[in-house]
Amino acid sequence: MTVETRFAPSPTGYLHVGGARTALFSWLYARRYGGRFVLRIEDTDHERSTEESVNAILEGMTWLGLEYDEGPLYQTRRFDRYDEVIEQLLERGLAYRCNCPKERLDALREQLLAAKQKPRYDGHCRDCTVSADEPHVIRFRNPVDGEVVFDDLIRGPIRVANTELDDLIIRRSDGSPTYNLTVVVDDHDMGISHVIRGDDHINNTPRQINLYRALGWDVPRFAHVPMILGEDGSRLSKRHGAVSVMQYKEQGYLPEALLNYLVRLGWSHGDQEIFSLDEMIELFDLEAVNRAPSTFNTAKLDWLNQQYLMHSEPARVAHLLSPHLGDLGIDPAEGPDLVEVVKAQRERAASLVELARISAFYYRDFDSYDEKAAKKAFKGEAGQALAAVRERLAALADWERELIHQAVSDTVEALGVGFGKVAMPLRVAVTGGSPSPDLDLTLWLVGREATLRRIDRVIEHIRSNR
RNA sequence: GUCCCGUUCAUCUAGAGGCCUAGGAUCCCAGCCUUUCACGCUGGUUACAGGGGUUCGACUCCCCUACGGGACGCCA
Repeated sequence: MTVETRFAPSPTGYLHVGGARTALFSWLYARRYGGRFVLRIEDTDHERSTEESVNAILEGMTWLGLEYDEGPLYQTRRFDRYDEVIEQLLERGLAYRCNCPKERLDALREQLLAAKQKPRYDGHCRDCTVSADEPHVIRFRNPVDGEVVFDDLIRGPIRVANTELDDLIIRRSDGSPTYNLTVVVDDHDMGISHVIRGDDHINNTPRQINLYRALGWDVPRFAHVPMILGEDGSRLSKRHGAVSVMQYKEQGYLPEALLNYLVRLGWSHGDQEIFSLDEMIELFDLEAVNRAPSTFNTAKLDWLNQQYLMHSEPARVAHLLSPHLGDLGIDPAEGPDLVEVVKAQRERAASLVELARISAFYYRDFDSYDEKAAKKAFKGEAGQALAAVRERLAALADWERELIHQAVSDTVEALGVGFGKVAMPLRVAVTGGSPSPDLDLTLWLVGREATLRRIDRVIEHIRSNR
């Protein structure tokens, strides 16, 4: 059986992490079984769909690297097809026109609720004759007996009695088709074999299956993935902070780190935590997807992002880091080789934004020192130590790591103090207290000119504070 | 309210009746490493929602309760 999956967002906002995970699962499943992955835009709601949202979703998919084999397909371009199907249903008596006024529907709803029942349409127009010329909607004639059973790939068997279902509207009074109809027609027409979607659709599935049956079509397999919850246990939303995929880009996460985090949210392969894209494709399966909803945890995402920062190709990290330095007003071309800086700093940051922040001192003098670090480093004989090491550094024939290291140890020896007495003030003088690697590497990257300038600044500072 | 789905450490999860005095990861804490901060390493605290069954034996199977989520729209 060929596998054909799809991701079918409605363009009413950006691509959020829940949708991204669903897309990832669908994409992985198709890739895993050598199938096809389709992107379909469900834009039948004129009121809420926007082109801006379409672009945002496309942008998110591209950034994550979830490339689709077909699409984006737009439902608004397929209205003729939906009409054709609706006509067919009408002709065969499987759908009917309904002109129940809103007031009647509202009253019915209230009445049922008061009677502690589930609000459902009562089928009032089932046997009426409503003219096509008067305002009306079209409803699907749902079976009244029996039950719908389907075997969810993630949940297992799910059964719902037809008495729980009512006659759903498949065409609005303005003539446009509704979701439950379009999704069935499209999934059928596109040959979708596996419908992978959020579990908020579980309740729609039996209705859709009834539609498939009425149309005489094969029913695809269904897999309903659980929701992602915010840190407080409620459904993930804007008030939980970043939910848009592109916000993660802005905050300095690598797409592969987000993907890795997302794939492990609800899915696992033994104890493995880190998965390359190839490994995900090779190992992913719906059977191993959890049934329970999971909570989004930024701390773990941060850890993963740092892992990717540390183990990715430094040149690639440098490339991605560059714009974040730009945000700080820094042009990485004016200063040490960014790739070298990345290699030196990357295990010290959880995101590109943080990496940029802690690496700024390589490119420009800082305005202030980290208070705690400065207090500790610039006390006692620090001024003399700095003056002594400055002299040696200034006299170096070449600005090489080994020579720099030698100059520092020579100073230590000459002064007859511990290494820290020289190294500490020197480090803080040059970095401002920012996290930094080995001292000689740090100085080498900062460069002789800036190093001496910053030492002088501290010496001056200490002198004037006397 | 009705229906559907779910419930293992704070969080993500392993676990398909004996391998479990419940394993891994993140977080947190302690120690080691160390010229800062990290990384790394070592160790530690913490969980089978509750109650009934079934079974020689239940985290695993069944039922009930509680709690959580979802659906109930001329939204998707």
